[in-house]
Amino acid sequence: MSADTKVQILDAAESLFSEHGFGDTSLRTITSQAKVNLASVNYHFGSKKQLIQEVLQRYLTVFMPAVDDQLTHLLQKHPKPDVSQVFSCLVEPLLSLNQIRPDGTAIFVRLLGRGYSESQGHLRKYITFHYGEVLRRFVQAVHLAVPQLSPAEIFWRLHFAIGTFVFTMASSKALSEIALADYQQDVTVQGIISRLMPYISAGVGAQATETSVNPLLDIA
Amino acid sequence: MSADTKVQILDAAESLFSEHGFGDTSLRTITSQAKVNLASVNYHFGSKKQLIQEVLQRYLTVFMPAVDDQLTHLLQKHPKPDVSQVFSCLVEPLLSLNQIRPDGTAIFVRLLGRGYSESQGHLRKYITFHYGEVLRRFVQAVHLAVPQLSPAEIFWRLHFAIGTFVFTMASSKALSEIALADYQQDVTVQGIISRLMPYISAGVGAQATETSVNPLLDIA
DNA sequence: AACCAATTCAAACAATAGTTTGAAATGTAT
DNA sequence: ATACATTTCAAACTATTGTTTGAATTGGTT
Repeated sequence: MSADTKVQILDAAESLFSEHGFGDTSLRTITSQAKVNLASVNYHFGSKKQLIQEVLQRYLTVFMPAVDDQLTHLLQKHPKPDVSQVFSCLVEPLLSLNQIRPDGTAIFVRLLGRGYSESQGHLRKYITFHYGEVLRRFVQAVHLAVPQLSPAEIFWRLHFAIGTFVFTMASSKALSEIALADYQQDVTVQGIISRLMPYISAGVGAQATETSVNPLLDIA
Repeated sequence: MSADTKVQILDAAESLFSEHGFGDTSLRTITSQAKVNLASVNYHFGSKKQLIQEVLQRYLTVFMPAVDDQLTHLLQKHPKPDVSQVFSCLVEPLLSLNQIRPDGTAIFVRLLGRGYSESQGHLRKYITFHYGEVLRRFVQAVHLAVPQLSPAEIFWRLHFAIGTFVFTMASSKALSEIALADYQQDVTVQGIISRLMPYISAGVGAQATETSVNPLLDIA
């Protein structure tokens, strides 16, 4: 069964990639966990690079259209949404990934984190190229929520938000362990997302200090 | 001159590490850029791991005490500071790194970003171990600024802030290029920091939604 | 059952990694 | 200037990486 081998490789790869990163996960580790032959990766995927791509693709093809739907529903209900409403368009699509694959949400967001920080812009370009329309609609929705911000400011705020999200998720395992040890908190991905939302919403919606040149003057 | 060789290695290493990450920078690349022999890294530093540590140490020994001083001055002036005042304690120490080494600020924050996302918690532990007292004072200052937040909530907010900061800086090169192309913005590290501050301050100071279990309910 | 394509497999390959070695060179103190 | 310790250097070593190869096996079709 060839499909089985492919799926087993993808399953093993996504779990290992999300935990140790792309560079630090060897094909031998993947194939031994997937219980398939080493050469089958190159046979079925061509190269490690393409394997990484397909691992991400499997999630993006589900996630991105789901976000698009959420945006459509939100905007026809609330032509003038607020920031938290716009960002909440990401929540349900994210959590729905848990139904596709066990722990799918956590795996996907960690993969995103790895992809953004390890692949030196490759993932960003890939997403921009394949899902540019969804991104534009999202940015447009944010613009509706904070019309007082300039497009440039929104650009920065959005990447701050991506950073918050992606970094938190990439280190979610370590953070969860600390939270359990220090605060007796049992943390789920869902819990982290619900804690993230107020932070991101407030951050993106914060009043801009566009004109200032010297950051020291802003604060003192 | 042995000191020269050591310094040349450190200088080349920090620049390459910050740009391509620790794993993707080989000792051969470092030594060829530093114009020294390959073996001199192991001779002077013992191993690549220790080289990475010393690269970070060179900045941390300057940065951390500077933050500590800022906190001292802030708290004796404002026993009840606000969030932006607390976070602004990081700004001057960060910018002062530019006086130690050309582009020092950018290099340091990118190294931090790499260290946090690539070293699977090693850097976090290292900083906690060697500068735990400064960290505690910072957390305490944040607590003074947002006393309504529980310690656990502050823990999460702080790591959100670290994530925002570190991720943004790690991708600052790419982001700056996009900003220049799309918005004709000439971006400096200082400029990014000044844009970050309102976002982080608002995010950390946001009203908590501690009790909720279902994140979907928070937003809808 | 025979045939052909698809897949699996063990083995080897080429490239790169960090590290070690021992001789050569340099510097320093007597 | 001699003797000693420090530093540099080219080369080799060991391990790991992604990839390729060609034979063996499997699967489906006639």
